[in-house]
Amino acid sequence: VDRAIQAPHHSFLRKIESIALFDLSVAEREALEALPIQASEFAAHQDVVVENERPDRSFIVLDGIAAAYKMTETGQRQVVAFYVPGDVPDFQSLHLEVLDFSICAATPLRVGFVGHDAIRNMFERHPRLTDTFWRVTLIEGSLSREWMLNNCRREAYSRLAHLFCEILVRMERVGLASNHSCKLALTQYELADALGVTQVHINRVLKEMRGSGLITLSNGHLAVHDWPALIEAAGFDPGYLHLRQTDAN
Amino acid sequence: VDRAIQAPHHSFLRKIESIALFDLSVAEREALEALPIQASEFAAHQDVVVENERPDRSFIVLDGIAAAYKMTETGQRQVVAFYVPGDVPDFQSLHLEVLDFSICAATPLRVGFVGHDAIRNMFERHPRLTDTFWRVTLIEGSLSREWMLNNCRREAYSRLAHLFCEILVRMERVGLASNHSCKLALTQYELADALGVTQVHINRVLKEMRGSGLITLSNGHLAVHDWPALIEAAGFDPGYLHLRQTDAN
DNA sequence: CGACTAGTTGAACGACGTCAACCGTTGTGG
DNA sequence: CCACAACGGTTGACGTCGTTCAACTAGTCG
Repeated sequence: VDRAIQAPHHSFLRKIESIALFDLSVAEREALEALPIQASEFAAHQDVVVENERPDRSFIVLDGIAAAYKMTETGQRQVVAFYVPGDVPDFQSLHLEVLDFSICAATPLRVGFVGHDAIRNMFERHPRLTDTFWRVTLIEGSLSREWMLNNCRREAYSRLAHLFCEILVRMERVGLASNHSCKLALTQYELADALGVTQVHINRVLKEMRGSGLITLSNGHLAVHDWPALIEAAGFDPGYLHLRQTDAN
Repeated sequence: VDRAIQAPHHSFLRKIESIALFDLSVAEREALEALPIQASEFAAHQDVVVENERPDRSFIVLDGIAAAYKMTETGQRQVVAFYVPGDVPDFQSLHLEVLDFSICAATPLRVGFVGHDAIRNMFERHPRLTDTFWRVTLIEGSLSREWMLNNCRREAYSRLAHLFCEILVRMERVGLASNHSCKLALTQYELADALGVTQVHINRVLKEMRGSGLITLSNGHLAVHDWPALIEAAGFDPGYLHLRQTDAN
């Protein structure tokens, strides 16, 4: 297999390794790297898969951020999850035929599609990986619960701070953040849709947060200037991310 | 094994059967029924397990309703899921050592504890059940996403209506509801904590809903008088429950 | 029978939404 | 190469859904 195609597995491997309860064997690592992926690009706001589809493949985020969202009958949009490189947003389609949410490119996005049969094949040969991927889906459930707490019980300012904390920790885990700063080309609309507020309000909160010297978010880049203060404002406790070691210093 | 102890598996079996993609073999059904459970009772508001514990067993809800909840550092409570008979609220503790939320009795509650080793044992002997339980956890994720949409993007009236719809469908699935009515001894506080509003506001919304002749909720019993209107008010679409056949008429 | 829990209701307040105008950047086509 | 539309961001004025605080009722239990 071509090196240029293998490289993208980097953050994916890193993520799986960080979630497995054991050290991956050489064979297991190779199996993950050997997953045949078909790379594909999406412009911001393009849908990758939409609700009610029945995909026969899943995809790994290679670069950029994907957003899972649902709409009410009245056309209100709620982002229910963000996916950073290494994540597999529609992994569940392996077991649930019809997709109950849509996934779009929240920023310009590069993904790698992987056929379900290839995944099933890998699980058969490497049963320990099955448990690891089960863990992956369970951890996503944990994120979902924390989002619920965040969106329903904290005020907008804390909510936004919390989201920034989470994204940074997740980016750090796959080696895409350093010094509490990372690429983050989300628009205020996406942030608003994720946090259950309006874009106008995100704008105001962002202004306030900038004003307090906590962060800057511009040119598609997030920089945290006062990490302890951000954590404090967010009430952020990384336990729900189920990291193996404390990456969240 | 004693009949009196086997009976409780009823709604559990019904739920698993409704989620499996195949018809359970006799052996599989027997394996599920043979799971050794230790029955236990909890008064309303008592915790069954709390955040950060590392349980070596899970439990099946036998009677009553359990609530999964999380708290903010400031003491705000958010219920992130309700569990009806047949559900296994902390099933994930099988793969995630430390629990990221607490589970309490939302009503008087009867549960059956099952050791993790017994479950692992069952999975080894009946591999097809592994996939089915994976489906169970994935469907819970789907519920969680719908709750997010509900709590973040609908007004309180619709939210409550939606919750009632969901609970009724889930109760029907395990044979505990008929005529769009079922036992439901939740207090206004629990409803409020689940929907991200205050108890006072739930009270007002409930009054309005009663006034419109949609439902009555009293004496621990929910009765829907106008199911179509309730669905309409909720914007309820049962797709996210991933039912096999349309129980939600 | 007092104490506790659950529910009910009113009045004042506040966080966030709505509406609307305006600015800067980008990219595209005449 | 300019014009202009499209998009993202910014800001003000005002409206509202839900909160907060508080008082009061009814049922229940020891």
